[in-house]
Amino acid sequence: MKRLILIDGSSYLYRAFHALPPLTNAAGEPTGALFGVVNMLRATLKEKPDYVAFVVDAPGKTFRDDLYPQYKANRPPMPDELRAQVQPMCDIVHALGIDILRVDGVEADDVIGTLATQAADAGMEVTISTGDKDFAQLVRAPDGNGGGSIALVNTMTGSRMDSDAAVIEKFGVPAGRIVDLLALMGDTIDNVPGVEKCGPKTAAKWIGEHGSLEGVIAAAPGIKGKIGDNLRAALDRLPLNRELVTIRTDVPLEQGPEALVLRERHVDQLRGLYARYGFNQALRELEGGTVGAEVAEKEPGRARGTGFATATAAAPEGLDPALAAPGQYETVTTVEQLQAWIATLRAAGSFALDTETDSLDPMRARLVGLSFAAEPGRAAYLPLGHDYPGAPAQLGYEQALDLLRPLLADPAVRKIGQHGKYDLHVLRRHGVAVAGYADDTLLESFVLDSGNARHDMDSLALRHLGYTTVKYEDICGKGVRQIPFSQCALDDATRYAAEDADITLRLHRVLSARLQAEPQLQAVYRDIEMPLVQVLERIEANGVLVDMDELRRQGADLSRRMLEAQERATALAGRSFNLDSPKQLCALLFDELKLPALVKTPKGQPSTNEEALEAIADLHELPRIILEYRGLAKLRSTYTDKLPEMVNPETGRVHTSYHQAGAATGRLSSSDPNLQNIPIRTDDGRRIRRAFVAPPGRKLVACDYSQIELRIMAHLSQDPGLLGAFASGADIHRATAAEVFGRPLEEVTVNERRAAKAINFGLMYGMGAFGLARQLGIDRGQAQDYIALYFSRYPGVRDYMERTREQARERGYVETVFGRRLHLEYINARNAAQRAGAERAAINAPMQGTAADIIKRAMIAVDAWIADHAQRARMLLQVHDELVFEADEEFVPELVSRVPELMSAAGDLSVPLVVDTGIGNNWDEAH
DNA sequence: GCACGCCCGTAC
DNA sequence: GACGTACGGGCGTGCG
Repeated sequence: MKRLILIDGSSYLYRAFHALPPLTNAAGEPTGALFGVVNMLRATLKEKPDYVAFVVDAPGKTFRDDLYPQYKANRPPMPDELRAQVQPMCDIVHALGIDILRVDGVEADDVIGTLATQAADAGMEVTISTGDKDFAQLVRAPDGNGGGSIALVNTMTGSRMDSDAAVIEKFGVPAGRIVDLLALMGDTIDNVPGVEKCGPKTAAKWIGEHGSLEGVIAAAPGIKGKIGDNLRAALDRLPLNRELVTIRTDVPLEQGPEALVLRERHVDQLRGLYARYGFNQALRELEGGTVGAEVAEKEPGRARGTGFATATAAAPEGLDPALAAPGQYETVTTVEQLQAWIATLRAAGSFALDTETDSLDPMRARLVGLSFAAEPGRAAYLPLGHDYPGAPAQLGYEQALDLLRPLLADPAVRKIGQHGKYDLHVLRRHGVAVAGYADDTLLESFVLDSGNARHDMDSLALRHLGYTTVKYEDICGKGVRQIPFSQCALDDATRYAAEDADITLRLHRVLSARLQAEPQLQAVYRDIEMPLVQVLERIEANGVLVDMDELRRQGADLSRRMLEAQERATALAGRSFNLDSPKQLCALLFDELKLPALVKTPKGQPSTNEEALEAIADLHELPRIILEYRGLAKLRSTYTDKLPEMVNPETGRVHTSYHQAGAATGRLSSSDPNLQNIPIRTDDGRRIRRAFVAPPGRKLVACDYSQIELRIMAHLSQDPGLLGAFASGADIHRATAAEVFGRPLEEVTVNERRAAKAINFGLMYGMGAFGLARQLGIDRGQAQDYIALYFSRYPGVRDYMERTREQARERGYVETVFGRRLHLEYINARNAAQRAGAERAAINAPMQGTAADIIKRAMIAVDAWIADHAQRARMLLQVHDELVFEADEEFVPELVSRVPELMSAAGDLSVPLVVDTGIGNNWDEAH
């Protein structure tokens, strides 16, 4: 069967123009869109079509303009940057041997529609390559009778639609009803107004209920609500809309599809064009044969994934060839197969493990399958929960997990994962307690390359193996039309899942070798990060109890006060406006009320942030009202409204996720929900903490390090003054004030202590005189004097900071007391602002990072101790310098005596590590 | 309708 | 440009 590919050139040119950064070649000519189109074309040609056409719009009026004079009236002219790329694009397309079709008075869509229909009628297999969803109306599956087919591919997203089923999956209606759908939706780009507020979902729903556009029109009088009114208002123009969105399949063309033969490419012309525009990869392919062959061999006949993202990088130099060889994957569906694999994995002594599920939330996800790899290139996928029409028989959960349990629970068999904490959760919740979780490629990468790299598997595979992984999207789609993993075909699932285990194993080979060569980093990885995985998994599983009634009460109170503030704001402004909109606020305050715009956002706009509003609060009443409103709105939207939604229905508790590779300094981060930024500084905010409670008979206990980062600064700098202050147990900010302002401790004023505190914190963040002046509301010269005075009293600190900057410049990284490194990409940047930023990060990272190391070590020690008392106490939360526990009331004394000891012992510094504790029925009281 | 960038604000 | 590390909500805009 002959194959025809029709490329929607205009669509790709625009999309590439918007999607890619504004690249230029050496001569300064814009090349971004061109680059995108060229990559797309190269990928398309790898499909080896018999016929190809690159179709573009031609100038001139079309039949649609006659039907509807406002058609496309709102379109801005083509940007110059893009216009400049049109001719080069045509040159390249031509040199590739592809015909360019441009028909006067006919839009590209209609040319494509006509050619596609003619070709399919003649029995060809037609692919339309476009980003425009409207073409879905042309999709037609092979009739199995010698008739042709029309499929749609979008090489930018990798999606493919080749049957009514696929169209229905994406749009909720079959190909034949797409025009009805589009008529209802309208198209703002083409200036075709549809039914207001009617998107694809509503349109599909109506068509589903009433059969067709005619059905919907007939049913219009009975459709309720605002949207029903909108529909009735639009009734008259719906037939015209449909005509406008219908792609013509019968325009007269001079030549048929059989004339569009793909010709031999002009290598010399291409070489010149690629060189001129700096397309080095394309150039290499031209000279060296076929770069893409490897991908094609690995995934024969695969039509998708030919977008920009899949350019296959060469394997890094020096990579063990075994780690670059293609993989062979097996789908395990019988007991015999599974037993054979278990024997293989056990014999190997270590293996990579990965789970597939139906959710990203590890506390809700249901297991769909497991994959394993014991040697590079050999991996298996064990499907358990694939459920779709025609799904092959699979092993039962219980049977399979019973067979696997001894292996997974055996601490002597080492398991390797990528972000294994997730898999540990899932398996635990399915009755399997994994032991021997020994290596994690996410954490290996995090420890090795913190600061200058991403650590997700796709990035790691490309960086360390030169390998482009199968993306989840390729298998399951994305957006609203994404299907759960349990509904994807077993061979697709195996290709994806087994690859995950395979790649994890290969990555571990590469990364563990690198760690081996760095004993300090190896120690951070082996003694801190890996043991912490199970600790975090337990903390997350514990969750924290939330008093929903308390949140509801607070939410209602906040709403009432927000309304009051809003009414007062409206009265003051003399008109209504959206208090949540910084843009509208700007217009009101700075244009209408002519208040001075004293603060600018990073983009140079007038800012309405707290500082800006405070600055004009004495000139007008409104700014204060807005500040009041903002404070209330933040609490309600972020906390009282959202937290109840996050309660897990199975456990009745809130389970945050801690990200072990979340912050480059080594700190954890928390999300879904973020429990590390619950308010504490204002009374209203603090009240939120009353909703984090202990169940009856239990208490919450909070233990926090006192001034840990400043103590680390004392340790790192070995400054005698600072060391002495901490040794004496003095209030550190008061002691600093006494030193800087030259008076006895007892004579330090409140303001002096405040200034000293600002200096102490500011220095740790690399703050300069400018920042200190702003913070304290003093002039810059005075701030400079304070800083100079500080450094003269604490010269060790000054020397330490200079040493740190120097080390960062020389080595490109800084390190913590425990040897954790943070790489600083911009430390020697030409751009002064970038460089200054990197220097501040360099100053801060050893302190923040050492504190993170210490509390992580403490968590491991506390977890080990608490394991013996698991019924009586649980660790619930970590907030950078604080650990929160829930304990039986009778156990609290023991906890309060033991935990601070363990926390203090987690670091061996030149100053004491002091831990404060609090006990209460809720988190607020426990402080 | 959705994805994304911006602005803003919360924590340590 | 000016204070480090995070996460997240609401708004406004672009999408071809």
